[in-house]
Amino acid sequence: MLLEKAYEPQKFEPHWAQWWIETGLYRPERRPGHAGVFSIVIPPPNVTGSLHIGHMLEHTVMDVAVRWHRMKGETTLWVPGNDHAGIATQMVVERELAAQGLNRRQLGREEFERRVWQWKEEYGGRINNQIRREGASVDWSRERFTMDPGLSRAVREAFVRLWDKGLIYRGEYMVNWCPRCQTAISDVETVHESESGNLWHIRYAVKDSDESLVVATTRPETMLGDTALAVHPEDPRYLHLHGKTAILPLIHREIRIIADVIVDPKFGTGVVKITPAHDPNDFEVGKRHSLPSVKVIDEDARMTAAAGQYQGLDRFEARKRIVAALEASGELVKTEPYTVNLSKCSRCKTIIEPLVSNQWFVRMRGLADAAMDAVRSGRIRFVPDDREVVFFQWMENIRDWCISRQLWWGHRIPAWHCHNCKQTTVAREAPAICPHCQSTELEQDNDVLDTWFSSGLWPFSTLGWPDETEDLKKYYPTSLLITGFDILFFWVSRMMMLGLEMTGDVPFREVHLHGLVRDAEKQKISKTKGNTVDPLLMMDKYGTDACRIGLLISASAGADIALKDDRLEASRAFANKLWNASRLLFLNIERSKLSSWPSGPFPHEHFEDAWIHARLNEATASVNAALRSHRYHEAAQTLWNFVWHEFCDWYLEVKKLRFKEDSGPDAHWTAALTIYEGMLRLLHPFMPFITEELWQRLVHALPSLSKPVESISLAAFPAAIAEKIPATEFPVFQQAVTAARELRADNKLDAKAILPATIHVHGKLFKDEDLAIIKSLTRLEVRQIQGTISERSGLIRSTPDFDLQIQAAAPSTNGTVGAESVARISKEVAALERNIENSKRQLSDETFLSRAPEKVVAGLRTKLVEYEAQLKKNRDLLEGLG
RNA sequence: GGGCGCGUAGCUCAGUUGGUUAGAGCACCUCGUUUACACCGAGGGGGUCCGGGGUUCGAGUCCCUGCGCGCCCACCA
Repeated sequence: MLLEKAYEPQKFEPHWAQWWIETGLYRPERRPGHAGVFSIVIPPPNVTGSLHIGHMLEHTVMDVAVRWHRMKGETTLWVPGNDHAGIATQMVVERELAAQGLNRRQLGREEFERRVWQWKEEYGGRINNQIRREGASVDWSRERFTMDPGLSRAVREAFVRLWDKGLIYRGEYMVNWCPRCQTAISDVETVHESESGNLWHIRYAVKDSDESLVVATTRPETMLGDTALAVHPEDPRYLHLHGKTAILPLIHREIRIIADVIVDPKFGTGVVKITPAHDPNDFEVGKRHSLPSVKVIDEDARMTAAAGQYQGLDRFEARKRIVAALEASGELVKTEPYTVNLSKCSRCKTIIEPLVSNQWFVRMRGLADAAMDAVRSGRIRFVPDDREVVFFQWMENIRDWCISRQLWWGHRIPAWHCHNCKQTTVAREAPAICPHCQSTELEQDNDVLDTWFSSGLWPFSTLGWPDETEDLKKYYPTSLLITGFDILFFWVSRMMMLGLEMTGDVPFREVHLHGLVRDAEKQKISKTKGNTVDPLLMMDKYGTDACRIGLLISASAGADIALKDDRLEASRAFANKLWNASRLLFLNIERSKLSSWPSGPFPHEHFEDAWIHARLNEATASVNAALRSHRYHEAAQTLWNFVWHEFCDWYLEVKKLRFKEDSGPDAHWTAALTIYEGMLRLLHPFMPFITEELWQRLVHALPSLSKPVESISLAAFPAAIAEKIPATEFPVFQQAVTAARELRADNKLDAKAILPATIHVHGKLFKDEDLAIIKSLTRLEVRQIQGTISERSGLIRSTPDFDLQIQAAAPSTNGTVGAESVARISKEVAALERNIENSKRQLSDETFLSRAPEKVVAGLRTKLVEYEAQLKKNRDLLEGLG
């Protein structure tokens, strides 16, 4: 029954984590409430991954939301699961193969896929165990994986529907090619980085003329693929050259000189080399002018046969040699330093090679418009809403989405090419014969889909779509999405577009975007920097509950958080504080031989009871309001303050003394336990483990707790009550106690000596029993006198409600106010004078009186009266003391 | 080149629609082991809310501007 002296989370957390799962507590069926439905899907972590600190923040915020809704009686579902993470996973397994001296081509596609699945089975569960430790109240019976049969069917269904509507097309276009990943990637999978490079100026001779044109380029190696030079149509310098022919240096190929508006006459020489095979702009220009395309760089970023003597060289080696050759031939006019903007693969940072290839694309314009409309009309709300600007900006400029990947791990594109008639058939299931020519010579497309295609279906594919399942009907659209801002374009917007297109409804009603967790120096956390924080070690060290509240309290809406150890240490102390407060209560339950839950209405006889009741009620209102508006840090802050500084520091301190003084301590239990139990429930979403442990102990100690439920997580979340709680003099009492402590500290009085004191009360009275408590808390033998202070001896502190006078026993200080007190009073006088002056000025200002709300004016008048009374008292004091 | 955000105590940050003496945690100083807790308690010091201008009766909060940071987007070779 008695609690251990220190809280050791390791003793309890694994137990409850397991119990919650074993009892299936978080299946929504367990709580078929009638207070509505709350559903949310986890942003599926990569199977290859392990939990990092960002996940922990994300899951904690989600869990707070989920537990709150569940306790409010809503039918609550949190769907867990993982993403197959195409490129990432394939790379991990390939690395492993490489260590064994193997590569995927040696194994063949089928065997390779088998190996990845094997790997997934082996390591994929790791992250789930980590999520369990976080206390995330997900429904494990509904766990999904993006490559599950059901979800794969959803992928094919979505693909076919988009194809049938003409929203998917296939063709030869320029894409971002990563030579290292050996696949095309989408625009959002590239990052732009500036690097210092050069702008090489190269001279191209004009055929049958003495003239030549100088062209500036950052990529001289591509000149071998040049098929034209371009100038602006109206550039007067080059009007006479339109339609003429230029000679490509080094290899002396003849190329056209064309006019196109893409050229900026003001940049460089106003002449641009056109390489349709290796530059997105040039590709467009090439199409407009029907230019030939010469591919000089291949998929491995090496020069092709078309590059002649440079064949086989890496693109950067070729660059060096070509520059050298141009220099030697005198065709290099100059080299000027230049900051180049490079497109890199976001995954491996390899410089992208723009290449033309046959890929599958999704037409985005219409889908994006629908998604924007959903936000504009308020059907989807962003929290914080300033992120909407970025969302709109991106959606307005969206380009078609390249969804094919030249990988083996992923959803294979449901398209079959006929060797006989060369037609392509898109279908949900593999056709036996070609519907065009009845040939059986069919082969499925080799490419797989971008991972984000399947995760874009996640909110409904996990619920059984395309079937009209009960889950889909009940839980879709989901209520809320909580995720990082960094995947707004990758994931959030795709879910919105695909969700609207596939289901006709939004995938979620609200999107809460949290910030990044950074290290103590505000650095981004990354493996390469070596500043990663392992949440498992963190949970071992501080306890999961402490980590949760520590993260939450530092995480304000959308802002990044700097994770510092001292915050976690303080959080651990907070858990320990709660534990010890409980220890005190349990100790006294035992002492008073209480064996059942106290009954009867909440007793307000003692001023601390009415006070704490009102404070808890305010905290309850504030926490509920904060959670409603996704201000999780505010809710956590409110609770922290209530539990530690109100419940522990004031309420329990007073109650301890009551227990001691009173002959029948039972009288106090109804109040203390009622508040405590409510506080545990209020705290539960934030610190589920310790509150479950304490609540279970409480329920077992006092079994008749009304309507028993098996877990605090299924108990009702407190709601603020509307009825008036009697006002009390407790705040005045607090002031009296504080004033006494200040006087003692200021004047360096003997901390232990009990000193005589007088409280001159202005109209408000403390009961004798309250005076006894003041005595215990301040070591003052307090006498209470109605009226104002008459003789000035002793140490005095004044408030609007009372004057406190201490007759110091020590000869050195007897009868005088110490220097510290004089300083303090002088400071107060100055502040009061300032306030009074300001208040008076405002109150005599006609405009203020006529324009400020009455509440503000009245408030200021009251304040002024108080200031003046206090100022007078303080002045009298100072005067009297010389 | 566009866009977004930030600058508040020594450090990390709160501060809902403008409302009168700007808060927290940590750190710091002083005191205190009264049987829940030293992972504790009490008290204290510390801020021209980045600079400048404006709107307003009133600005940390709204507008403009300067400075300093951070991030995102972008096909000027």
